[in-house]
Amino acid sequence: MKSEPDVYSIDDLAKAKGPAMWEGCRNYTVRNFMRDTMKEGDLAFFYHSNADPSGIVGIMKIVGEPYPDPTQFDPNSEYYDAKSPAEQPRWLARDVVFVEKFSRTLTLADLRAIPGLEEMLVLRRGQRLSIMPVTEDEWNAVIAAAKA
DNA sequence: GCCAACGTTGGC
DNA sequence: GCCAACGTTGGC
Repeated sequence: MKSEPDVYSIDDLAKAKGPAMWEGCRNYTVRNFMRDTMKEGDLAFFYHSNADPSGIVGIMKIVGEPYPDPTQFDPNSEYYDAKSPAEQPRWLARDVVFVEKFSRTLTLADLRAIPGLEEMLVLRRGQRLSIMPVTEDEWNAVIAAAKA
């Protein structure tokens, strides 16, 4: 799950001392991942995008079920969507809790050097989704590199 | 700041 | 429903 650290970083999440709302996703593929693929209790990598350097910085956990993203109905929010029907909201949010911050950032270059991550979606050229599934093998390979 | 990639919009 | 134009993402 990607976030720009200038907007919301893993340190912000660590300081939250409880669930934080992952909101603002305005892409249908990402919405569907949040709705259908992510399950309560799943672990997720926290990825800093548009960062120096960009990369995986830690782990968080999904808590609870998906629910309508309140920012879509807030005219003062940058995520406001005037065309989202109140009775059938377009956009979802999920809650996450901090689990762990890695001792170092696994940069894109680091990740590309790890055997077994050749097909990892986040490394694919041109892919821009802010949430992507990770296979179990990929997960284990990243964890092993983070602990090395 | 550039630009590749790709999602979205809207005219037809 | 096609597709060109436009907007956004995000690495570099």
